[in-house]
Amino acid sequence: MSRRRLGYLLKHAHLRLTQLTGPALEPYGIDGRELAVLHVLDEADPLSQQEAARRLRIDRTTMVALIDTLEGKQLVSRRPHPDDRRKNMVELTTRGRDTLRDGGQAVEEAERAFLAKLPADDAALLRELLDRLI
Amino acid sequence: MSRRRLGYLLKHAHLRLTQLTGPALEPYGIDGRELAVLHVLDEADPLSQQEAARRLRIDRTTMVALIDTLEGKQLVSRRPHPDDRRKNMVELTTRGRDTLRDGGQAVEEAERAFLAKLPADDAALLRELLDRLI
DNA sequence: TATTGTTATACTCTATAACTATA
DNA sequence: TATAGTTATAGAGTATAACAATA
Repeated sequence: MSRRRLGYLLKHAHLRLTQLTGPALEPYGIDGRELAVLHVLDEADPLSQQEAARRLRIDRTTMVALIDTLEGKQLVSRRPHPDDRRKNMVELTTRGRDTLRDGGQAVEEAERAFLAKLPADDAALLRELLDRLI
Repeated sequence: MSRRRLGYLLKHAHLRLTQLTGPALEPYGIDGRELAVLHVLDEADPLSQQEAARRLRIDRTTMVALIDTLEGKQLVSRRPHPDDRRKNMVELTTRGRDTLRDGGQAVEEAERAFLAKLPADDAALLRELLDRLI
């Protein structure tokens, strides 16, 4: 048998994809993790930092630095929650929305290039299968 | 559309699998990366450190520490290449072969648990598709 | 008492640069 | 000059612990 481990396949597939998406995002001044944050905020805006962190399954302390960076780039803004002043509500700026749209297109293109080795059906199926595993 | 990014899916699928394989390997005193090294050595033993590194697509400096660890656990042994004394030939010890066999079974079981959400056909297909992408 | 954001800190994984010994 | 292994080091990315403000 001697086939490659599933862990190896997942790790290196991710690695190869990142080698495409990283450069693709460079013109927009963000990386994949930052785009993911913009994405969850676009789905449900505004979110508290902790809610955003939970949706991406990252630690809230990691989210602090991520939001710091995005705020520094003026892609998101923080404001205190009106009813619970422990919380920061984070929302996309206009510029953040534009960056999400353009960066998102760039990533989709990179994904298409990455998946070009597969027939379109299989590419869709791969995404579907991974989605069911998470 | 708003589906999750392929990068996110790959990253978190790997993360979840690691949460199963890590504990599964603990009784054998190794982690997934170390098992992967044992695996390439089993396929083509002996290999120079650099050849082993190339097969796993990791840096030769990373391989040094990895082999150090495995040698410390007496799972592999180094000896100088007879014709080129710059090279270290690395080979499995008997104990290394045993650990590979038992650890490999533990990982396969963890993979099966991870893939249990999918029909068997789809699980095999997922592996096949990932393999074609790398 | 518990929660949110924050900071300081440490750990893992990885790669780059420079060294050595060989070729 | 080039290559294999090694070491020192630095950069991501991540998490844990402790703190302040607020609930």
